[in-house]
Amino acid sequence: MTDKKRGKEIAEVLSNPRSQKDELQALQDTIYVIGGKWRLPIINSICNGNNRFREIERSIPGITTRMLSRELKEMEANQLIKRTVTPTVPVTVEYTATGYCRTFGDIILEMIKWGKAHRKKIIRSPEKD
Amino acid sequence: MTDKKRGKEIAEVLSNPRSQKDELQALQDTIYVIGGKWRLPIINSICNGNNRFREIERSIPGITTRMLSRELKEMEANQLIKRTVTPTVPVTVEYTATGYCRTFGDIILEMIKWGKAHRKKIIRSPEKD
DNA sequence: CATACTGGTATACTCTGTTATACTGGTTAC
DNA sequence: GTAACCAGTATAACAGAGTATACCAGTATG
Repeated sequence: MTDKKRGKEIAEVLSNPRSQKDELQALQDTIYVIGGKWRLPIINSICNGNNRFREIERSIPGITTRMLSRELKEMEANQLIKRTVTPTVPVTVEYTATGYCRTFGDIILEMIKWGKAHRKKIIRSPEKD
Repeated sequence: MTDKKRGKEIAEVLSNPRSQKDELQALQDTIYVIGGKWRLPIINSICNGNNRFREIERSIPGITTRMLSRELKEMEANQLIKRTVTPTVPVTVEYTATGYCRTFGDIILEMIKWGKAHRKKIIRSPEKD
């Protein structure tokens, strides 16, 4: 190993403490769980009181029944939401957020905050160079 | 229009105030900007002091040069980062975060926080049913 | 001479998230 | 009897995010 390389590695260890690797891991874990175009909007919708399938669907313009169905299924498997069927005629299906799901609240809030500021910024200076 | 449908629409307007649509829009805007597997890790890395191409690459295990190159280019176009070339021999290229980029700080922080809690939860109860 | 560093590009491929469209089975309304 | 609601499923196709691998020009190390 060259002195240069050795020096670089030492520098890396010093400037790259363990916490940085842990934080990257945590960040990537989160991205993995809430990744995709629809997860957070769905969670947000359910937390806002939309509990029925078609209700959620209508509350998120652009989503297809297929995507909603798939995401709900996966989120149920991951204990993010609970699916309750009431045997009325016809059957009533309700989706509710679990406590685990609500832990995303702060992230969603921050993202909404960012999105609003971002939109304002775009309006004020559409093409700043 | 049926009374039932009319009633439903009124209920929807009442329970679905304008702010909910705005918030969904803001959320989706944000998802669009920071979407994908690599954006936030790259921003995080640069903000943590990794400014050279290979430095960033090494700090994010698993990323390919192609993805990093593509993302950096797009992020530069979107004024998220600044690319500075110094004509040393060989040339030195430095990427730095713009102030705009740093506005993601809170989101990243929340996501790291969530990821750490999530991992702890997994360790404590790997398969809770 | 071979290897490894710098900052990337080129080519080809996979994979899966996402879309589009149609359909099911039962109920209620017109 | 036809249209619309509910809660979805089925099938096919697409687009682009992401991967794998090799390569370029130049410099330095051994």
